[in-house]
Amino acid sequence: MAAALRARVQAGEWPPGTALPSEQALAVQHGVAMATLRRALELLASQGLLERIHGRGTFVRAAMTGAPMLRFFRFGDGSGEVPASRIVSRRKTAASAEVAQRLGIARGEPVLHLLRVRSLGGRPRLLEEIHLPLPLFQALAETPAAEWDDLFYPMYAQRCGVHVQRATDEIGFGTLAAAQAAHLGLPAGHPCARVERRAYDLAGRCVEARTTFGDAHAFHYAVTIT
Amino acid sequence: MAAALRARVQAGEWPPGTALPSEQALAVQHGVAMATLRRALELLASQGLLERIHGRGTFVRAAMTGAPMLRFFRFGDGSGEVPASRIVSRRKTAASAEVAQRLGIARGEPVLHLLRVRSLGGRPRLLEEIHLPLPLFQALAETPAAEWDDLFYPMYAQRCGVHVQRATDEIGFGTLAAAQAAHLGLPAGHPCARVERRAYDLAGRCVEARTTFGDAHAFHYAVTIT
DNA sequence: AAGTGGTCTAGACCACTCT
DNA sequence: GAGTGGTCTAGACCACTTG
Repeated sequence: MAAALRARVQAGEWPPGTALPSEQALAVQHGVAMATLRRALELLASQGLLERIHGRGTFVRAAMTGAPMLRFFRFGDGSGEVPASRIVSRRKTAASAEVAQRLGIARGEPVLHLLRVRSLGGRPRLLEEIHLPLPLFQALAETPAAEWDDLFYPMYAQRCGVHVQRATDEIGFGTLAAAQAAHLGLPAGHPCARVERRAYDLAGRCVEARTTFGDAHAFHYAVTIT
Repeated sequence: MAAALRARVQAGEWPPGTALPSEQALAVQHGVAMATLRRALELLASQGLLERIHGRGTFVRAAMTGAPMLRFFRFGDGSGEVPASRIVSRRKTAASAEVAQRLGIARGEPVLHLLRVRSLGGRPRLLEEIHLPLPLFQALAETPAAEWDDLFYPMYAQRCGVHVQRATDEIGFGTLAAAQAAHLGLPAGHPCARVERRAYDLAGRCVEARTTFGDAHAFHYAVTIT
């Protein structure tokens, strides 16, 4: 039952952020009892695909807000400030074997390659290398760097209709190459945390490959395990 | 409803690993409909307190197996090998302010302090500093170091009746002091990952504070976010 | 007041495990 | 075959949000 509903959501029948029909209506449409339909909705909500709000309705979860790269780091002020973004380089290129593998596309497919620095309180804190599959992000390839937003995921949604719904982060440690270190105002060889992210849309397509570098000493992350 | 059941489980009415009465019986005991009781069981199962096995019954989740400190690291062979354990030091002491805070006890309370090295393929890989509140672990304080098991959590359950049910890990990054580095066969000042764990029993008491150090370059961790 | 989701009831029938 | 959990039905009533 949940699978049928999931398919309708992933097919884009109700765009992210909009409400589904009422439980009544959906139950009739699928020819099942309301309780059965409710279980399906609850399951999909627990998986993060939907969001249920008492008294208002059931909604397709809107795109991730995008800022939370900072959840891995602690830079002085925990003010929740949105980091300023400066685009260092932007160019179209062909996907290398590694990038193609991460994005799940063929090698040589066109991608948009970005390098950006994110700053807090005027100090550069994170260096990000981003690869986007070009067919989806044509609109951004034509936008002057000055007009880009600080938060990318809402921008992807607005300008390209790409809704990031889920992401995986792989964390490792290393040291900064000289060129990377220069962007962050750190000495070459400084220890760094490296977060490799793949972001996926509603349909499960990988829509962004991003590698973030930050000072290892500012890294901090908490997990609960059971 | 779930709260009442949770209380019975946490009170230890059914020891970890044992089966609860059938849904039928529990529904009668609590004076609710079976469907209601089922929802409660499902909720507690999703929270990791219970485990439901089709055709067999509903069980209080047994203690964590204990080894998974290695899930944060990648040392050559991903063979799933259980690391050998060598206890470097063991002594009773009074809880410092910091240890007391982590364990949720008063400063100066007696604790068992352990230092151990864990090795894979004969090579020292992890250094662990462990603090245990003494009243609970008296049995271990009297056990010769040679008789300790490689996996602590099953040993806590067997010898002390302490079942670790949940833990939080905080990950940070630093460099090894000379004494620490010596245990791991690394140079002083070598970059390391530091995992600060608090382990809790069924009732939510903190029963172990553990800090693990390992080579930063072997650190690797993956998360999915939604 | 109307419409939404949240909790609950009292059953039926199926799938799995164990002996 | 007896006992367990898994899925489903067809309702009732409550709590929350909005006009």
